[in-house]
Amino acid sequence: MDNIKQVIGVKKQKLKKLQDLKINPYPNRCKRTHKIIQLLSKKEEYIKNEEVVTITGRLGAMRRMGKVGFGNISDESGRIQIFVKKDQVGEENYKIFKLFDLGDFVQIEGNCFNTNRGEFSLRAHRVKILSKSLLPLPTVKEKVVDGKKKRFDEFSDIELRYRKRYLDLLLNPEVKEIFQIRAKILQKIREFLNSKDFMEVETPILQPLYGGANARPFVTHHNTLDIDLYMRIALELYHKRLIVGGIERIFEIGKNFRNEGMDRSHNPEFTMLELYQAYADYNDMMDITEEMILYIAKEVFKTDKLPFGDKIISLKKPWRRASMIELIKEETGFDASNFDLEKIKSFCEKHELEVDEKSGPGKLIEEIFEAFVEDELIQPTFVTDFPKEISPLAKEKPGNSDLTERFELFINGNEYGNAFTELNDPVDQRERLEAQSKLREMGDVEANVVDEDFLEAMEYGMPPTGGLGLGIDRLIMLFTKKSSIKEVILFPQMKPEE
RNA sequence: GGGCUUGUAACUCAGUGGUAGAGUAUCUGCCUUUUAAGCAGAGAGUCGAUGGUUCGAAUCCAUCCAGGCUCACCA
Repeated sequence: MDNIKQVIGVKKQKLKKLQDLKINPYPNRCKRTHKIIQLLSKKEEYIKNEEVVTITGRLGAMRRMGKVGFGNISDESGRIQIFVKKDQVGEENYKIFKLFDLGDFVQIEGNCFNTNRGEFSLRAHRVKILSKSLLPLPTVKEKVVDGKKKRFDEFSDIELRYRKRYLDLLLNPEVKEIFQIRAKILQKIREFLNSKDFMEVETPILQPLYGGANARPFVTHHNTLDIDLYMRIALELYHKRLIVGGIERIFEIGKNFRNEGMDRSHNPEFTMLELYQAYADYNDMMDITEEMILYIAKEVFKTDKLPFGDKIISLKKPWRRASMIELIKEETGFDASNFDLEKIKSFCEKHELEVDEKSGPGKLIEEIFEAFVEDELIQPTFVTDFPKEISPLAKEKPGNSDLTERFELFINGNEYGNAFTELNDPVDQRERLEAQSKLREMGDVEANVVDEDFLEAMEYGMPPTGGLGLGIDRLIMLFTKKSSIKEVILFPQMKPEE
């Protein structure tokens, strides 16, 4: 018999022994008078008044010696040592205690005291099983060396951590902190936007047509309607319909689904914040982005600086605003402002950038930007005025038909958001979507599709509008200093195990 | 998809051609203030999978599976 089966067998035997003692290993009721943190925060008081308290939690380490035993009990709030003495709890209760395994949920009634070694502990008067575990938890031990906790046999296999996130959360306390921060940031975003009179909305995830971004969708099928539906790749087109409908400020925090590769900054489903504001433009979107991220930093982290290795990122306003063309010129000396296809191509070839014959000057300018500029943008920077060619939903820049009023936000070399003065000219919008559609026919699987229903909404009239999309997962990565998106998503997509 | 790299007990890892190892966990015994408890003993493995080379493979080779880093792709 292999090891794990043997361990499970032992645990099942113990469960049976409990049942033989007429003890329900999974009782319906339990009792808790105190969270562990309450005891820990007023140690002297609880020792002095000898109050009888009842705690519940999962059993961690066990140190048993003959007629006395120690164990650690953890609830969500903290961890405390328990001390179980045969003379104290009695024969019957001690028998139950001996049937406890690591990982079991238990209830301990007792009073607080300090052990000879000075550790604050709970002296058990009565013990009770709340839930028997049948699988052994990986064992992580820790020792305090020079005031620092040193871990042994850490549960550190990255693949296992993601596949069995519950174990990760249980065994690596810092993981929970990341998701607490995530929750807090989301809460602060909502707080901030609500204070600015933005209304939170929910729009369809299952869509008859998809749009609002360049990406391949997931396809699914509705049985009763007998039609294919797409999982949304962006929130944009439905939000604009709401702006048409007269709601002036809206936002949604929701999942997008893109059927593309996965790596440390891409998960097939990811969380986006999109917001739209009528009677506003991309300058307003820059203001609100700046203000919101600074608000998060101050509210959640009480700072306006993010240290990154030897760099310090300052979130103090104002952030730099510079056009893509300007930044390219700054980094490379190359002036692309005239959109001269031949000159741009020869620049690309000189620098060994791949040139797709189908690419226009706008697409190539973006490639030059990605190759030379992106990584240099450490301090928060709004990169503005994107080529129109690659911005089918953004409004043209007045006086320059090659450019649009669009920006992307870069911090520490990564992209965090995308925003524009939204295109609200229905004729222009139709032309641009049809141009995308042509790209599609030429084989660009990520080009937008023509959404007649959306175009019709545009034709009824949309006010001048600013729109913003922010990648929430990446924002969490920034604030928690994680380099993998899997660290900030509770259940990241994994390949199936063989 | 390319390059590099990892996969050995439930967990963390040694083991580079000659009988599968350690610590933790589990079990047995001793132990009434321990804390990575201790001491003594025991059980526990398809060495990621499949082929191949070899008298002999965890080890060498090939392919595949699942990770990680990195480059490419990708709003």
